[in-house]
Amino acid sequence: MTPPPGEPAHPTPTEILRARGLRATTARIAIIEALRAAEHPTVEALHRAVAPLGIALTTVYRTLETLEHAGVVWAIHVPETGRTYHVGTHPPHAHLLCESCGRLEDLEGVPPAADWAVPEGFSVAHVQVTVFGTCAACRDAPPA
Amino acid sequence: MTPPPGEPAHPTPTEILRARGLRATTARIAIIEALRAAEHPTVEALHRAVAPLGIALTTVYRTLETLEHAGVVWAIHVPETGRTYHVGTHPPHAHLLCESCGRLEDLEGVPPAADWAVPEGFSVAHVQVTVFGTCAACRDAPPA
DNA sequence: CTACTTGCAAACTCTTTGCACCATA
DNA sequence: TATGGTGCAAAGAGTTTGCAAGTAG
Repeated sequence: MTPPPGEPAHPTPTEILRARGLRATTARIAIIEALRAAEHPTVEALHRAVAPLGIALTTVYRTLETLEHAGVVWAIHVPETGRTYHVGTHPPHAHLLCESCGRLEDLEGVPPAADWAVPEGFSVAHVQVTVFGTCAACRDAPPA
Repeated sequence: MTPPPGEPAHPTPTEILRARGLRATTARIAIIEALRAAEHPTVEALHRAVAPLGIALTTVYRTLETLEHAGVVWAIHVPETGRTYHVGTHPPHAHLLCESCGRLEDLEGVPPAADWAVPEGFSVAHVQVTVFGTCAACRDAPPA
C-alpha cells in the first residue's frame, strides 16, 4: 500500500501509474498533471486543460474512473458545481467550501478516523471531510 | 436559526417548512417524511416512495433543491450510486460507507468543526464527513 | 384573492458504450 | 508482438424548464 521510505513525496504521474499496474499513457499523465495544477477541477475543466493535447472527453471520463478505482483520485460532490476531483497524494485533509463564492480549499489538521467511533471490524480506506460555510472575503464583500 | 428551547427534537414536516417560510404542501410533507423513513435515499428511491401519492419526479427534484437551499436536507455523492439525500435535523454526524456492499450508515461522535483548523472569519454552516471502507460483514463474507 | 406549487411533456446536458486504430510494455 | 488504451460518434440516463391548472396562506 504505502510506498517504501525514500520515495519522493511527489511521485511523478508515471510512478503513480506504474505503482498500480496501470500503463503510463500520454493521456493519463496529462490528466494527473492537470489534476495537480487545478485546485479541484470538474470534468469539464479537466477536459479543457488537456483538450489541446488532443485528449477526448471520453478519455477524461474513463481515466477518472480508472484512477478513482485505483485510489489515485477522489470525487467530491459540490452543490451547484457538480462532481469535482482531486488527487489523493496529500496527507488526509478536509475541504473547506464557501457556499457564496464556490471556492473549495484544502484544510489541514483533520483528526484521524481512529478518533471517531468507527465500529470494530470496519476497515477505513479513506475519509472525506467537507466544511460548508461562508469565507471571510464573502462575508466582508458579498459577490456581485 | 436555532429553534427556541421547548421545541420538540423531531419537529413535524410542516413545522420545518413554516420555520423557513416555505409553504407546507402535500408534496413537500410527503417528501420530508419519505426522507426520514428511508436511510439515505436516492432521488429515484424517493420518487418511488411518494409516487403513489401522485407526486411527479419533477416535483421531487424541485423540492429537494428547495430544501437543500433552505438547509433542511443535504446531498452526499456516493460512488456507484450517485446522489443521496438525508434530512439535516439530527445532531452533526458522519457517514460510514461500505464500498463493498454500498451500505451507508450514520456514525455519531464526530468532533465539532471547531476542533479543526478552520480559518478565522470562516463561518461554518455544516460539516459533512464520510468514512469510506469495508464493513465487518463484507470482510467476513464478500458479497456474491 | 394572489402568489407560490405542481404536473405534464419536451428539451438538454452529462455520461456511457461500441468499434476500429494506436501505443505501451 | 500482444494487451490494453484512445478517439470518434451515437446511444442512454438523469435532470431541468415552460406553461397552464391547482392550492396554501
